[in-house]
Amino acid sequence: MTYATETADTAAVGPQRRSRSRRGQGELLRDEILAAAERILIETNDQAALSIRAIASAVGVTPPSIYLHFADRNDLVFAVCERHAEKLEQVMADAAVGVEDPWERIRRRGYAYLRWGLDNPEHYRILMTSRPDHTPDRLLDERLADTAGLVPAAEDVAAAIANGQLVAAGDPVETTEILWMMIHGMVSLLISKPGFPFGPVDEVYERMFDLAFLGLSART
Amino acid sequence: MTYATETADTAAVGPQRRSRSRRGQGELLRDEILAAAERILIETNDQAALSIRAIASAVGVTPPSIYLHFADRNDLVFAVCERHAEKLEQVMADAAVGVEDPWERIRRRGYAYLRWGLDNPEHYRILMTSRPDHTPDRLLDERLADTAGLVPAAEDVAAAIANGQLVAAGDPVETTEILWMMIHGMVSLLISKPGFPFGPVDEVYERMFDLAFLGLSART
DNA sequence: TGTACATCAGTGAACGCGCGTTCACTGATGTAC
DNA sequence: TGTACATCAGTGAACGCGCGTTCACTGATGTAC
Repeated sequence: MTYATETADTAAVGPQRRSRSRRGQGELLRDEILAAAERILIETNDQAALSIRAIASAVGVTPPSIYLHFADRNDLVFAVCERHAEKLEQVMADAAVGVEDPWERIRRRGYAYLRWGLDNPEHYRILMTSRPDHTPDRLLDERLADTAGLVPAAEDVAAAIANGQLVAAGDPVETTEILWMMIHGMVSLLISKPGFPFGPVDEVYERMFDLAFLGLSART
Repeated sequence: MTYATETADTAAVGPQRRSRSRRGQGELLRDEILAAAERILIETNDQAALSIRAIASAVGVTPPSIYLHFADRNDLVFAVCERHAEKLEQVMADAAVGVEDPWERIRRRGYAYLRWGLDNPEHYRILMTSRPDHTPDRLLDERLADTAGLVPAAEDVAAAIANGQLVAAGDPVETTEILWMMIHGMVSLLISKPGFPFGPVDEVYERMFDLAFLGLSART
């Protein structure tokens, strides 16, 4: 394995042993575990690096301690996912604050989504492109719609149809899903093919959104 | 590990021992190895199942035999990728045969791409959404453009601009990349979120392509 | 036509690895009396 | 106020696993003489 020594180093270099929590404070470790997992994910950009042992070592604790707070490795990874999902929802919500124009709100949320994905590629990968049987049920379906910001986006699409901006758009939910697919495609390819000579991110995003706007607003 | 017993079974149930090739026919094993890898990938839909041992067992040979034909596991996995890439190129090329209208050619190639991705989800995942450091260099950049059919697509975009179909399109290459992102986004989400209530595939594809056509052809 | 021999297509056994997980335990700390 | 004790937050050692890879080898087969 190419990364064998690297992994060993990471494990060996972890902080010194963590001091035991006071009685009644056992839950503190749970947060430290999640924070360490988050850190490892950001550093390595590789969810395979999220091993029980690596996390325990990063926290300064022995592997069995993890099982005091998580049923198994899957449970832990899913808890990390949950955090990611919340963060993505947050940056999107923030991006639309104070913006009145519905299409502009969609555009800004989409851009926040894009940026978050590019800044957190492995998080994005786990949330959106991991194998479905490796994804917790609670992150699928309705929850996924929230994570991707589809509900407010669909509301804004409906508003933009109502105010005459998007005369060519059909069902708001379907339209929203297509917009999601477009942006997701952009994020996903940029993450997975960083060497490919795509144009500058912002320009491509503008072009794509302009195209969508034209396509949704053109009178036939 | 959840799949431990399953993997063990797969390994144990492999065909009986393969008879040794005649002298001078050593290269036959190489093809059998690739074919077995292909089969395992289709059956399991999980590239993690592509272990040296599992493949050797499926072929009816011992693990060290693999090293007669591949330098290491990566080399083998990349050879499998190469095959995938060729197949995808082929189905796209076939889809445009005999079609004159340039936009229709794009639409059909895109649809073939979509179908191939949905029919070969793990292949698609390996080709398009695996970590860049797990992707062989020879599958990046120009080769990737071929795999995704971008060159003929860009030619057809140019032709469609020339004949007045796409008056709003800018640079054909940039336009093609955006179309790629859109379709990729659709394939990728459908693969990774099979439980999400997207609309019927064909309808969504039509809507997306109609939207793109309107956006690229609308006179502003 | 017969035989020695080099070559080729593999085999068999083992290596060390990191992994998830289990199980019996320990020792500090708060609490009841 | 002092002490026995239950509880809590962990530890330490070990399990069996499948993995990629290496290395010395074997035995059939074609070829040169």
